[in-house]
Amino acid sequence: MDRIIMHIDVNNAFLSWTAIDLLNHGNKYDIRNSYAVIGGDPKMRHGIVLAKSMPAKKLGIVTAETLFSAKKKCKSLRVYPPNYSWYSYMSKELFKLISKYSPDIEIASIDECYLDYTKVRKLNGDPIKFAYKLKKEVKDKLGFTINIGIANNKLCAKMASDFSKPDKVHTLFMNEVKNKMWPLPIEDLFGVGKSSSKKLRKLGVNTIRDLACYNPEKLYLYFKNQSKRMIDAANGIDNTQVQVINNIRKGISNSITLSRDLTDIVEINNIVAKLAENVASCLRKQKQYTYVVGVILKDNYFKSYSHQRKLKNPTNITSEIVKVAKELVKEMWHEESIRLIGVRLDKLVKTPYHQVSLFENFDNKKKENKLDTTIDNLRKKYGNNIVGNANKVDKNISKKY
DNA sequence: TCTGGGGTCCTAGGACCC
DNA sequence: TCTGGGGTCCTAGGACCC
Repeated sequence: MDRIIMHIDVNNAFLSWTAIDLLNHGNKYDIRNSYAVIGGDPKMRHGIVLAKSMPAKKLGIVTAETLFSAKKKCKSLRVYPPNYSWYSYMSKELFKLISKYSPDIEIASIDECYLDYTKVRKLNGDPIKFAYKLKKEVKDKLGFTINIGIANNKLCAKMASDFSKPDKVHTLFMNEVKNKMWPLPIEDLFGVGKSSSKKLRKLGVNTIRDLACYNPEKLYLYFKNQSKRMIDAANGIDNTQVQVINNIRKGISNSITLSRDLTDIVEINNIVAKLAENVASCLRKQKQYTYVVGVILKDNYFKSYSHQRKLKNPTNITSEIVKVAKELVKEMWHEESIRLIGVRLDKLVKTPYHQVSLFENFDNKKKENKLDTTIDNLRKKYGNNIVGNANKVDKNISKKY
């Protein structure tokens, strides 16, 4: 029997959710109907569009463009700051509501998920009717609109939910792929980004149809092992399963674009320490340990580079992670101006498997553990900024730098 | 006042071992 | 004095997604 997969996507998620927040707080009008975007503060060098309203979209404003450029397109554009904790709350409410109908949902990001409808079809009836009902329920109960794509696999469901917006249900079953998907430009295919589409256009591949019918051996010369996946996608073929267990994180990172470039090793190290503390704390919250510590730098020419190191034994101790991160900075930084700093933990594990070393100081380790736990508890109680590290980094680094 | 932040996955090359 | 590959682990970098 054919699978029935749905992809559920919130329309202009951040903007819709901020609109609701503002209405809840007595705002007179709905910013979804005006020229509005969610964006960061350009003075802090966070000035890009994170989400836009439909009217703003009609003027050609796109996600990730600079606010500077967006304002050129619309003189009366209003910019609202993001509120991530509110977004996270709205996101959870949405997934809770959807889970009532099926436990088989895969959370793909803060504002989208896949639902495997195959097993609950008997219970919930015709998929299209169900989708309209679900869309209405979300609108009535939570106050925002969603798009739902219905198909025989995840890829086509994802493509379908993107067709026309907002507040729509679309299908893209296997027998509809040629009519509905093939005419689209190659950039619209999920998994084909800027770099691949540029290469494909050069090869004369302009539409999804062109890719679907392209000679596989020839494509292999340009895309190697990616080529099969690409041609399959263009033909609407995707056998990946809806993965319910999506809460096992493979890595944790924290990065910040500084409000001014840094050229001082002490300042750079202070930021690194703060970022490392944050990721370490997050790691402990998830009761995990890390094998790999990495540092990412971006210079003022926007060139990014990274170094990472695998540890002998996994750790969750702040001081150990900070130490490695600082060593990595030392080996990779050559006095260039730094625009962005990031710290990343990879190869996370649940158990602190330990190779016993003769030279290890267990008493010291116990002390460090206790210190971290104390700090975590203080943070839980009084908020993240209550405890500064020994380097006396400013409470809110993004405010100072 | 130009250009965010958090992820996952893949690849290529070098080291190292047999 | 000529000179193998296969396998695995590790690192750096890039592509892609929201």
